[in-house]
Amino acid sequence: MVTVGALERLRETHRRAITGLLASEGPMSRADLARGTGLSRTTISSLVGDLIGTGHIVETADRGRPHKGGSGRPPHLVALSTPHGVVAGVDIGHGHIRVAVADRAGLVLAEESASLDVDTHGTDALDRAARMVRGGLATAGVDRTELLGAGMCVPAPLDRRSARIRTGIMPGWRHLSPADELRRRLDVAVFADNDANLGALAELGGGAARGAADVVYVKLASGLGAGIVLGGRLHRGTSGIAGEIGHVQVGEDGLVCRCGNRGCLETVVAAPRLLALLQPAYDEELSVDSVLELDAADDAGVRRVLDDAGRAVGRALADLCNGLNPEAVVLGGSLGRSASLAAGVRSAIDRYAQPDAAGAVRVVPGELGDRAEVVGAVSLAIARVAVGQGVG
Amino acid sequence: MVTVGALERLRETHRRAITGLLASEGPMSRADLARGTGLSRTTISSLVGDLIGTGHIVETADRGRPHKGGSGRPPHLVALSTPHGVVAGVDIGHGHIRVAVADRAGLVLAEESASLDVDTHGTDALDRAARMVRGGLATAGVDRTELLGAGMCVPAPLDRRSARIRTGIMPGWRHLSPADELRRRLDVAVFADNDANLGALAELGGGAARGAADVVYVKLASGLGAGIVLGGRLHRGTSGIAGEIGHVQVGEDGLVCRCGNRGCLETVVAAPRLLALLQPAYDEELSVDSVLELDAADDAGVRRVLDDAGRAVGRALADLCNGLNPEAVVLGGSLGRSASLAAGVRSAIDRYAQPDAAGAVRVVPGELGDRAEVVGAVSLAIARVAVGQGVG
DNA sequence: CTTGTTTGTTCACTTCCCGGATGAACTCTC
DNA sequence: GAGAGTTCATCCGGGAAGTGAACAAACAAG
Repeated sequence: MVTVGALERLRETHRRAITGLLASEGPMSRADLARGTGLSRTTISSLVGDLIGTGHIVETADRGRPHKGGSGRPPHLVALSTPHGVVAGVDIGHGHIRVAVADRAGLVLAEESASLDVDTHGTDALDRAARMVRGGLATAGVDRTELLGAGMCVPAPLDRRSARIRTGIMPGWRHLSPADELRRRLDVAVFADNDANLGALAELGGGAARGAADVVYVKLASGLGAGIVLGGRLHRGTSGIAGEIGHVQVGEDGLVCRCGNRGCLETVVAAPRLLALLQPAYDEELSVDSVLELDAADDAGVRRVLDDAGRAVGRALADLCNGLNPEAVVLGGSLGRSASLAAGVRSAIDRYAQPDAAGAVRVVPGELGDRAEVVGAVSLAIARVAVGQGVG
Repeated sequence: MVTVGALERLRETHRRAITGLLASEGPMSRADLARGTGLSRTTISSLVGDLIGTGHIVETADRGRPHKGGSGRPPHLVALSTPHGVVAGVDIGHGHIRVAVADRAGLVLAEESASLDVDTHGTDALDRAARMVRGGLATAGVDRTELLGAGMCVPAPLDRRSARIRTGIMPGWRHLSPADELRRRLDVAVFADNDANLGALAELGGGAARGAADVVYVKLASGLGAGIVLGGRLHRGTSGIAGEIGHVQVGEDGLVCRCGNRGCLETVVAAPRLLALLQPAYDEELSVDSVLELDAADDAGVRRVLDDAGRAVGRALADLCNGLNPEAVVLGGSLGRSASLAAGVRSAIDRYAQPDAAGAVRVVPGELGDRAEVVGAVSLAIARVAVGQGVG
């Protein structure tokens, strides 16, 4: 028996090149594949034949136009088989649980959210999340066995090695390994990361930072964190806590922070703090939403407070821009869509970063809003599950 | 004519696997190569035959022991041909030129330095640098045709696209493309980067940060800059100016800086500033060296000033540590070897970074001292020249 | 001296890829 | 509507690469 390992590997690489090209560029003809891969049309035909035989790709029903728009025999287009299996994204925040079920191309098939009491114990919240995932599967009309994996968002930094929560924002979460817990409940692989990292992943894949290489995604809501993308990849740091810009010092005599330090930026600009600052001047009870409405309605006090908060964040971002020279800062989280806040960030970066770095960076609001984390969780699940997974 | 592109590439990858294995593991037998690469002995024999034919590898005179220590026919060992060709590293600083000639393994064969008048025009300095390279080649006993390329250090940020100097520190350098100029004089490929990036490369390769993944190298001398290594690779940023931590704002009403802003960290801690600060209290004329001597001799005033400078730098690094969570901060540049300064940096990081990030980071002095830039320039040249270069 | 082991090469064979020829399918022009 | 032109996909012959089996070479051990 003659086994030709290297040649088989070669053919496998070529098959991957084809599926990769189809994944990134969409359906195309064999001739296009030949041009795209540099292989000959003959070889492509043979490889495509294999891939059709194994069910990895299919010939589409409709035929395309010839290559250069002109005349010629219309090609038979081939496309990736719609991959079976779905993934789930779970976003657990301070006051909500949001769950999405998506196919392996990232198309969301079902999504639902529910509010969550802050004091809910971690295991209870995870029970609920698991129920919601099962509900989402039912809504999407997908059998539970089709679930390939899940990504999950936790609103706290995770220890890189143990995957446990370090400093819990919520009481019943400390030293819990949320990924392990959810894995046990859903019986599939679960990958967890924090909200800022997942938001960055989401805006990078299909949001405001599509295709950028160096991006700082800032999540400003109950807390403040950043997801830092460098060279197109998430930077997590030595112990997995990169991006914690909420704990940049802005005042030595400031409030004591949950991180153990005092005067952290987060103690100045987090949503609860801003609400507390504004409340005395207003009769009705303020919420983040109502504050954003007042901001849109040009309420002077709200604008001032949000602009100041933006400047404080921008001050910290300016230092980061000096160091990292990113091409975009994306403002996410509930407060990220405030124009006043964005203006404050912009002006502080212009003021405090060196001119070349400030000039190179765009400051844009996130496009995904509340859904950023859950979309990022889906992206994470797809990225991890896709590796080495067949069509099934 | 039948050209088999893919198969040729396959064979090329296999040849690379062999040379790579020989480079990392040293001389070995064909059978060992077969085990190491997973290819068959037959194929290895054929590939090795090719490589011997092209002169890339040679059969060593001495024969090795059979594989498992036991009996059997002794193998013929093959090894990489000692690579011909050398590279040059050129470090042009504010007051000096330093040049090294090294073989392709990074072993320095000749090194010399000379002082340079700050006002020297760029083209004159480059003339001198080129002469020194030729002198180094002579010292090393290497013919000029053996020079494969050069790396060079310029003490200013470079524009990523045009490779020109943006804000020249020195008068006669503005809008010059130093790499092009030196290429013209030496008639080989020249690659330029700034001092901090090259220092980082040097300490990463064979210095204090050997093998680390996420490192911030700080160069503190006439100016202040950082080379940021993330995931083992230099991070240059969107427009190539990442690492400019000297332009972090530390005082709104501070001195005006060459970057166009005011109150930059660099205006507070750069060596000339520290000397000016100390001079009034001392009779003799101070220099960086004499200040470092006084520091080592526990002079209270000097210690205080250097500690304060370290704290200022550490304050900025603390923010960077919060954002990037690096495993090491390496202090380079002429002031980098001051213990007082290092102590100031350490205490500021502990004070201002969040505890987890501060705990994860080592603060260490650079091991290469003045030679960091030129060693980094050599590394850069080797990295760029090695790609696709034969044996010659 | 025989046996056993490891090495490196030769040989027959399979797999893979390529260029050119061929047929197919469609558009454009006359 | 027929023919020319163009592009697509497949078939075919041939070259190139890799593999296992077999074999000679070189040495150690019994």
